[in-house]
Amino acid sequence: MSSRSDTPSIGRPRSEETSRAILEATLRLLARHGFAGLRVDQIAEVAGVSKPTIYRRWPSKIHLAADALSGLPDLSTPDHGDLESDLVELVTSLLDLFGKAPLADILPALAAERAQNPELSALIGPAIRDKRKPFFSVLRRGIERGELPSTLNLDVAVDLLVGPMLTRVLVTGDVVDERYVRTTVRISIAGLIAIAELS
Amino acid sequence: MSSRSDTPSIGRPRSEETSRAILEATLRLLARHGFAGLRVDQIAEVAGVSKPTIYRRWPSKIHLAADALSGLPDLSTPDHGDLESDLVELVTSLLDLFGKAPLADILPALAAERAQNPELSALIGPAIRDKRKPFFSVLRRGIERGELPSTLNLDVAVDLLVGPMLTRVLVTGDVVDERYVRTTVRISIAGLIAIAELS
Amino acid sequence: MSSRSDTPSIGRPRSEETSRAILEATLRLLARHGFAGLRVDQIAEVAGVSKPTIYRRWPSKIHLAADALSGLPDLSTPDHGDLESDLVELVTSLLDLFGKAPLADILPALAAERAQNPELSALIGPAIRDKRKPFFSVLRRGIERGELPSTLNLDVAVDLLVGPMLTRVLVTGDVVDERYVRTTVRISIAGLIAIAELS
Amino acid sequence: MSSRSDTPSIGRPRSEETSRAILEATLRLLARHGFAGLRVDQIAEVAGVSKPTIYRRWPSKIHLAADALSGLPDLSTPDHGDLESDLVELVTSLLDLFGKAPLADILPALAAERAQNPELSALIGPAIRDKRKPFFSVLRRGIERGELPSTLNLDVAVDLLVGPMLTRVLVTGDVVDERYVRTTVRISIAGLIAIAELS
DNA sequence: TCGTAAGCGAGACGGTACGTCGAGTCTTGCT
DNA sequence: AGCAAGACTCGACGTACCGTCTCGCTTACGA
Repeated sequence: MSSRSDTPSIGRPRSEETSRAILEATLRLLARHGFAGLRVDQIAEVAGVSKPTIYRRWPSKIHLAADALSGLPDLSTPDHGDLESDLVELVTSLLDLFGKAPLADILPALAAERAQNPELSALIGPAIRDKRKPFFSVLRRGIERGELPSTLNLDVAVDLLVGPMLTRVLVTGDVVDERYVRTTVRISIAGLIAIAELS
Repeated sequence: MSSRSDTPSIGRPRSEETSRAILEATLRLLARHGFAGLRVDQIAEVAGVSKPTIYRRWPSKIHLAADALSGLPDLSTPDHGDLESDLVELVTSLLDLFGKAPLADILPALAAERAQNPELSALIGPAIRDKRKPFFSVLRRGIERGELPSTLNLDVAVDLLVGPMLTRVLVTGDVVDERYVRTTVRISIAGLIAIAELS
Repeated sequence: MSSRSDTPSIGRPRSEETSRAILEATLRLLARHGFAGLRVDQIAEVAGVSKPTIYRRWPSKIHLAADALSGLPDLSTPDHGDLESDLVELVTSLLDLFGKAPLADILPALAAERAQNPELSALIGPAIRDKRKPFFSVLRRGIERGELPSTLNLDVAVDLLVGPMLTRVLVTGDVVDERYVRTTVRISIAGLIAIAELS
Repeated sequence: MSSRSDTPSIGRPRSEETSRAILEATLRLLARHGFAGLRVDQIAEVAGVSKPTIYRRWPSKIHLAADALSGLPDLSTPDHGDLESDLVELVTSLLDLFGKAPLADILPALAAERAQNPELSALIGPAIRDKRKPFFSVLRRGIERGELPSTLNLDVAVDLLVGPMLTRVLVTGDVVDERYVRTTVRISIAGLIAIAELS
């Protein structure tokens, strides 16, 4: 998280409840209007809070949005005993998170902002990495089971698994259904295995 | 392109020169300041044009930016006689276009906007598809040469090739160098081949 | 009248019909929307004429409006054989012209403009003086009949007769009815007579 | 005055200082450039205030100007012990206020606006009536001293006194000097007395 | 138990940009 | 040349949203 200043111990302490209400309102409005349509006044109103209260905790709208996103539940790590199934489920969960529904546009908005604002970039990084963690677990388990080569570069593997879906969501705008996810996952796995055998 | 209304032959015609100046100025400022830092007044000034003239042609800043991007040169189709080299070059070109430098944040900004504005979405679609065209040519040539299976789904293939790079640019913010591009391209090709053999 | 330049004899001559249509449209729109709400585009549309055609004949909106007003019919000179009746009728006619109805705000608008624009001032002067002419006739007849002293300053007399009505119309916004007009006219006449006797 | 809404005691109160600065700047610029040349941006700059702050208090430029005028100092009530002198001084003061100098065009501009905007009309009314108050005092004193008949209609009397001067200022554009004022005042008084004797 | 340092709601404020409007000029093709 | 149509410049308008500041009040800790 990223509260502006660590609550000093003198004076009236900041209400934890308030912070939660703000983040929740942010998330809801983010979902409804997208980042570009996100209004701080509205967040304040929905959260039943005043603007200064918001700015006492987060230095800017972007930071707030980023923090709200960080709070999103991490993906749960599936375990069907089968690599492909696990990965398909993970990609689908990710899709559900910000790909399918109205959250779709937060990610690009944040990406846009990051290009100009390295400070924010650093802030968001960890949250995004967290979302990728379950992929690592699943992939490692795949390696242990011998379904994947041990020389695997995990980072590249995740990019490969997630990339096609993201391309559709963020760029082409094409629909992503289960069949598509399964296909791309299968090809990625096959590619990773094939390459490892060569080198 | 997307001029607000198709110029009828009556009255003083819209100066084509003016449109070009506006688009060029937009592109230049987009490159320098990014989409978030793009100012219509400034475009007007740089283009030597008045604000109303801009708004007579494009309904909003986003539409203008989208149109300016559409005007970006299409990727040239490389032909080294080698599938992998061709694809690596294509992906790298794409990266150079909006992935690397200051144009980086236009794409996400547009992506963000599209989610809310289907009209704009329709506008952008073709331009994006055009950028993908050279991939299709190269892939088809690969099939002809027998480097790729003929059952290949071209759309999926392009997603697979481009997706990892995009993921880094738009989401994780990690650096994309030539080695990375080559690796992901190689894996994708291998995967596409491997899968075809199975089914 | 004030055509911008006297029609040159070479080339196609200006249509007299056109000028009339413009002035008529101006007058109509002036009546409906007042001077502040007068739009040149609208005049052009109503007159079935293009904007440049208007500006070829009048150098500005104000000049056009002034010209349109000049075209208003002069007050007819009443002759009831009775000074008071004649003056009451004249003041009432003036009131009807621009005091009562929607033309009410042209006069002040012109007045406002005159303060800044002496050229226009000169233009309007004569038209206004023309409207006052019948007063002079009636007053002179009154002098001849011995109803008024011969030493009378006519200009001051007209101001005195017209002023109270104008004050209500332009400044206080109070209603002006026949009774009010008759009262002020009667007092003015009495004052003019009384003063003449003193000096 | 006419602040957009009566300031409630909740939240940060509107700075009275700010309002004063805006009105003062308005008045100054009004005097320098006239109403037609009045620019809101400039008012903001001169007042050291932002445009939204202005529009938070007054719904439009006209309302602001009207309010600024309302703030003009009321005429002081002279007392030379002589009716005519008092009235001449009052009319001259009025002339100085908006008749002589650059404020001349505000009054007509407001008059023009009032015709279309009854809300504004209501706003201005009181201010104008206030300016007339000293006339009432002086006239009443004249009645007490027996210089004027007690049956006098004060409203009509003021119109009579002020009307001629206004006619010149707003309509004919003729010069108004002391001699003119004295003459019209004298005639008006004489008329008022003469009429009273008759009835 | 009370003072004091903060939290807080409400909303004013400066700043910066937006998109729009209207006046008056310019350009094209036709008459 | 005149003219219709409409593009164009210029300059201003009124609005939106951000992030900060200022009130008056409330809350909790610590002397």
